Amino acid sequence: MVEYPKLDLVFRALGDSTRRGMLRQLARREQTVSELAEPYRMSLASASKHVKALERAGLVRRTVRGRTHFCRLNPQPLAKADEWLRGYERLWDIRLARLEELLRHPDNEDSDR
Amino acid sequence: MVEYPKLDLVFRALGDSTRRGMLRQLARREQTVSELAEPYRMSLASASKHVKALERAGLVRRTVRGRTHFCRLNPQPLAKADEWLRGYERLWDIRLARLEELLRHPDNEDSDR
DNA sequence: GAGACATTCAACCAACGGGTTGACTATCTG
DNA sequence: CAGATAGTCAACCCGTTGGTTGAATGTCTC
Repeated sequence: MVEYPKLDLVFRALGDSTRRGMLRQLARREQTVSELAEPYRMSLASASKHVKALERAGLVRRTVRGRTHFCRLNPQPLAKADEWLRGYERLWDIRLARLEELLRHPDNEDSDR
Repeated sequence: MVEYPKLDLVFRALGDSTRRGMLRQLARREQTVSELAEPYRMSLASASKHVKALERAGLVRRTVRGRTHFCRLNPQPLAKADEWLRGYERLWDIRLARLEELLRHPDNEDSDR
């Protein structure tokens, strides 16, 4: 079951600041579900759902030891998402460069409007 | 109205393959709403909603000329999203390196399971 | 075994998303 | 002006999401 990351799930998982926060926590060290939930004003059940969303996206791996669930970040889908974004890197490089250029010499305005 | 990109909106906009497809089209050249809609088996109204979602996320800029709406990609939010992801670059670099290492010498397995 | 503890599950709710259709607005063209 | 064209808007449907609460499951500790 080496599911490789479905971009839809990954990006949607990232589209929520609670979950991005959890990832930030996990970037430091492995965390239990309770630890992940602690900073947020929501029920444990709700936080648990967020963790599951991250897990579905492949961003979190879970290890159960006794009654405790340890979560660690699996960065591969992040790399995958970044790979997708980098497909557009050229564009933002070029266009931001052009923008700067325009700001420096605001003569040639033909590319807008 | 120089709204700077809200990550929630950007990532959620990216979490749909139709919209990612539209961005891909827009990366080539400016496109009208109809042109953007054409490849998909859905009503124009539906496609129009997708375009609006991209617009809300700041990924698309629209210029109306007569009855026609021309859309162009605004790559800045993509750069912003990438910036966020790159905050984790270190992790996937390190951990994927470790993984490779493990695959080469599968002795030390303590970090899994 | 009795609690306490970590977590999930199930049911529920309100809001949102992605799709539809039909009507509407505005523009272009003969 | 009539009709076609580009696009949005509004209402609706249905599945998903993000939250809740209360009960259930499994484990640790005395």
